[in-house]
Amino acid sequence: MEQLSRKEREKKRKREEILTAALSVFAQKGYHGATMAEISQVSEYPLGTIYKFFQGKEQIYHEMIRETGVALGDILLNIIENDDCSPIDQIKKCFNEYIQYGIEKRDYFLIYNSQRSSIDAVLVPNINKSINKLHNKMNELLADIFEKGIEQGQFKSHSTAEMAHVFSSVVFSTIWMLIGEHESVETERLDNLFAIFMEGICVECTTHT
Amino acid sequence: MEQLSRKEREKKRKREEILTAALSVFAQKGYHGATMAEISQVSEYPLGTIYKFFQGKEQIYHEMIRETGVALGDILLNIIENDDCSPIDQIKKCFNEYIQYGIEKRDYFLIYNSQRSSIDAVLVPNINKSINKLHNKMNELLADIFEKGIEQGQFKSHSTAEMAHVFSSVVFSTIWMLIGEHESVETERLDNLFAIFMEGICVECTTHT
Amino acid sequence: MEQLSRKEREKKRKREEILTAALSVFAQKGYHGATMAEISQVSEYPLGTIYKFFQGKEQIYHEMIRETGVALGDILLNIIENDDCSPIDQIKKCFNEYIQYGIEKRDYFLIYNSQRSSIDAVLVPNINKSINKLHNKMNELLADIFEKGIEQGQFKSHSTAEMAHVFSSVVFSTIWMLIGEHESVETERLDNLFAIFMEGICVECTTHT
Amino acid sequence: MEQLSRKEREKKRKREEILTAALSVFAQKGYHGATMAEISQVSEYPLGTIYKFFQGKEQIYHEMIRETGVALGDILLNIIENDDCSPIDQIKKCFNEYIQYGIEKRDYFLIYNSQRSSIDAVLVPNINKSINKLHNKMNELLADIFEKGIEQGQFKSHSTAEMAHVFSSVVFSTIWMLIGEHESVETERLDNLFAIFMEGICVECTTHT
DNA sequence: AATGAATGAGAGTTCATTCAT
DNA sequence: AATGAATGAACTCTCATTCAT
Repeated sequence: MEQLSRKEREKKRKREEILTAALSVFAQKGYHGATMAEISQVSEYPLGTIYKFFQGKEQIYHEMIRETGVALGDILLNIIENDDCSPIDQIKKCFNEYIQYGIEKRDYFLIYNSQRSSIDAVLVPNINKSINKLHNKMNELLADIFEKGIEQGQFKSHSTAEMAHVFSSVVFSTIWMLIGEHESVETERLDNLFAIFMEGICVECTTHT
Repeated sequence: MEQLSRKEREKKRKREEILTAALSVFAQKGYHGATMAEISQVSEYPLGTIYKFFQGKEQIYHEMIRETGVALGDILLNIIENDDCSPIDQIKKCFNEYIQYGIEKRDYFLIYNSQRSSIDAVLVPNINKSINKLHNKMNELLADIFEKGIEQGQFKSHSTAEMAHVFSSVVFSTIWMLIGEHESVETERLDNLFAIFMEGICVECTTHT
Repeated sequence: MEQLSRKEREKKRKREEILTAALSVFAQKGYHGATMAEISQVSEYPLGTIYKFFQGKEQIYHEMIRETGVALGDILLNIIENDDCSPIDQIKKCFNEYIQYGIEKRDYFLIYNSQRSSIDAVLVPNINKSINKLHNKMNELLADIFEKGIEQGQFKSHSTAEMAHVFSSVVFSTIWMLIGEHESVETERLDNLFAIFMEGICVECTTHT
Repeated sequence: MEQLSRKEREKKRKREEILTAALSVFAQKGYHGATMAEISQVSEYPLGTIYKFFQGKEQIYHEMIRETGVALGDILLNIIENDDCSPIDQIKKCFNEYIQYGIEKRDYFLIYNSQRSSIDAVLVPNINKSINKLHNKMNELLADIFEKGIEQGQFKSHSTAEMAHVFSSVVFSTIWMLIGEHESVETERLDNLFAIFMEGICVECTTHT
């Protein structure tokens, strides 16, 4: 088990404070619009100190994306690992907790979304891929749940990959809407959206074979 | 009927060529990352010439967003106005054509998406609103189709606003995926996604009253 | 006697109109602040046409200074050549007419003054000298009048060069004041200034030998 | 008494060095003709450093005018405040010291003169007024001396405002001449000019009542 | 021959990064 | 070791001049 000295723990804490400040600034201004001076100001660490922790602006951006990506991945994994309930309940739980997390980590989702697109991709090419990798992994885990649900006869036997795609479409889009409108989450509305996802909109449910 | 002189047509064409180049550059680099020099290079118009058509970088960005926004709105309107078919067919048509258009206008969707978020919003605040206004209008028109479908007994009586939300979530997310993966559209996959949206994923379809 | 053809007269007239417009623009904005576009607009001659008459901005500036300098010189010469009156009257006449002319040719004096200094001198080095040459010539002609006045016992026997210097100091400074304050000339005030120049301010007039 | 820290003194010194360099460049090239690059080169401070002290070119110009204007005002005030001598001696002293100062502060007088005119006035409108305000204040202070001199029977009872005008005309014009001709001051010549101002040029001194 | 749209060199300014303190 | 003043490359934009029409 790794045991960090007080000094090392202190160092790690500072590093994370800087990254949190950076996240906030990048989310508001974008990569090029953000300035090192503003990151210094928001983080309350002097400019010179920031350069002790990171090589430069680009590296801060990379690390910031990566670390929050890892955090996001962990959340999802934890939600899914709690498999002591049925696939339907698991999906319902994912839906709610994911949206909850999305609102809490507003800034990260702003970044996440801008990075899924090609914007700034020339400057930070690998980030694009790593975001997509996370997204794909997330969808694979979700697909596993759907797989299990189909096996248990709870879900229709659609392609699991596409079920995951529709699910995350609705989840992310809802997070996006909530972020953009600066609204708080309304339970009823979320229930409706989830119901539409689960039941579909068509009266005549075609049976799958 | 307005008849533009050759000179005026020429001028309009140049303007549009510059905007197209700008769209491409902004989509790849974002507002701050894009440089006037690159827009000049891509458009193959010298810097000075660009400044004959536009006041500056910011105006180019505004106009570019606005013009493509108008074009996008027009497409949607045309699709919906072809109401010589049932709501289901109309929605199916919207789904396909929208995705088709999304792939064609790849660059615009990159911009559109980045603008729906708050990134760069401080610098171009009204754009944010105008994008959302378009998005809302689009959803309202879709909601009308769902409304009609419910009246005709083709759709379950969910909240129409949220049906529109789920629909556009799936559509945009799919466009997004196709853009990101640089894939060409696979008809079968799209059909699956549309089926999931229409039928839902749950085996037991609860009846709505 | 030179006889210009209609075409040549036309050409000369256009040239002078451009120079007049240039004078006005340079006087308001300075050499660097003035733009060719503005000279084109004020003169109501197209940009391309101006370049048929002059090699460029700098040449326009040179010619403008030179031509108005010649005109100024001619005025002074004419005033002095009317030597059918006493030196005192001649000086009085010079004083009044010079100030009159200064107000009429406001723009020229703005240029004249800025050129006597070293401002823009690096860019148009010879102009500086030519302005001073005119100024010196003017003072020499004035000195001749003072010389005559001394011989006729009307003026005290000061150094004539310095009498001319004091005279033109007061004249130019007054023109300057009138230009700056946008005031119209008040006869009484000018009389006072002239009286001070003629009589001095000291009660005990020391006799010169 | 305010005691500046070493750092603050250093900062002030740098600021003044930049302003001195700017004064020199503006005096030679005018506002528009001067470039930030040249100010950087002359001051031997890099461009970026200059922008730490000033917001931009225009502010440098303003501050430069203002600061030297204050300095000029102070000199004049000090000269006049030494009122332990007769008005005649005071005026004589003003005359000499003013000219002395004018030669020392050559660059400032070039600026001062160009600013009294309308050249560049559109761009820096308030400067024009502030220069004139200083000029007016200067003349008022001089007028006070003349007032006292008239009361003491040393000066003729001309209008004091116009006595001040003639005085400063001769002083400034002389400074101007010395600056333009790059000559050093010749005491005899200055004495002559002062004598002409004091005694007038006319043989018959009309008595004032 | 007359024009004014097109051009690109050069201006002012910002900001990521360094390094003397 | 910690800092933030100093730096200069790179940006946006202007305008004297040209040349196709």
